[in-house]
Amino acid sequence: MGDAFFHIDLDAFFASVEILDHPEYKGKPLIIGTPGPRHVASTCSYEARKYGVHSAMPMTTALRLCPDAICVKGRMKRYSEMSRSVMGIIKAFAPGFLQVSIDEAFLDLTGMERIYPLPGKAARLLKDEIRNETGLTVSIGVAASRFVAKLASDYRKPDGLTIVPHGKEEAFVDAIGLRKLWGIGESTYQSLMRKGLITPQLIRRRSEEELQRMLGTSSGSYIFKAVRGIDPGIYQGEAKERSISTEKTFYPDLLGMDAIDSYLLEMSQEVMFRALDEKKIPRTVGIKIRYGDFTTLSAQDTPNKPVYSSNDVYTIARTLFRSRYGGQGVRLLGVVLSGLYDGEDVEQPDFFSQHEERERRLEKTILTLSQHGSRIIRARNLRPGE
DNA sequence: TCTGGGGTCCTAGGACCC
DNA sequence: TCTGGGGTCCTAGGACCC
Repeated sequence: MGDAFFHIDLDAFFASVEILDHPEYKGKPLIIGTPGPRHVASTCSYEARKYGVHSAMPMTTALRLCPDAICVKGRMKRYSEMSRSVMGIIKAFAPGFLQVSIDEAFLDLTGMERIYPLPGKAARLLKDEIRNETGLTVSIGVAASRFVAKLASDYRKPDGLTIVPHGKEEAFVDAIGLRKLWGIGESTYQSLMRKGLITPQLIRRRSEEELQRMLGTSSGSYIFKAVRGIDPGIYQGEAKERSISTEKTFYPDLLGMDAIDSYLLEMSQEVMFRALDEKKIPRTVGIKIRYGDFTTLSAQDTPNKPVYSSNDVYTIARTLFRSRYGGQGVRLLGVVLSGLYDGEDVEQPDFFSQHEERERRLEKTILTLSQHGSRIIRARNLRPGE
């Protein structure tokens, strides 16, 4: 069998879970998302896709295309729970399990010929097992690399199975076309079009060096490999640096420093609580501002002293905001923590002042309480009216 | 059409050090 | 009068993915 990878993709995952829990939705166009301006669809059922609705589509557009669609607010907890059961089944099926998102995973069946002599048969077995045990369907791609397996799982959906035999990778890439190659988004696609590189075949005529000059070193060799069905190294290195962020889009645009500050505070708390929950201390605090015309700016700061409490985060975020803000209405605000390192490393007693230590313990306590369901906000974080 | 939220990775320029 | 070369860290912005 040689190298054999499976890519398993849950079909219309959030929508399928809702249909499982609410059989009355079955056969109907269903959109996961809140109606209204500045909202987008996160997924939709295949019935809704017939009308042209797809993920990330603005809800106003989706409902214009499909006015009778049922709209449901996402229930992430429930989806995570279902994801865990499905991933459990996949993980137990073969070694080399790698989950890459809530609804996708890879399996490495290399060297498993004795147990599964025919990969197609093994894939069907796995599909049946998932359906019988959870009621959900998946689409599976089978190929000699993760990259091609991932493209293959998308080729026939829902409930699909696509096997790309060894040696047929180029033909398969030609069949699906440039735009659907993983890693080539709208922007790269347009730039390739402008350069006359409109098909994988045409790109294959260019040398790697030529492509690197045209697109940059990294993108150049990525595309050089991708059009040959060679894995450019997706999901190779384990994610190096983590970040924790939150952002919020407002409608209408937010105006007034008091309102802006109180959101910055709330968001600073949220991200810092999440960091403490993971026993991480950030070195860098960043903010993101988007104005009504969609121009987006960001700023970040890495102070000499460690960022130790959500109050530190807020102080930095506030300063950064003031250093960039132009006075317009704010469509979106975001707060990001990055440069995360293990909190354990810095818990030496005299590394921090008494005050900071107290501050940190207080926040940990608030975190523990809030995990038990209480909604606690420190008094100075209250907005008028709360 | 009017563009969410949570992430990762890449690039280019500047500062600073040896 | 014209100014190296490499390494690392930091910043802002952009592309991409689910």
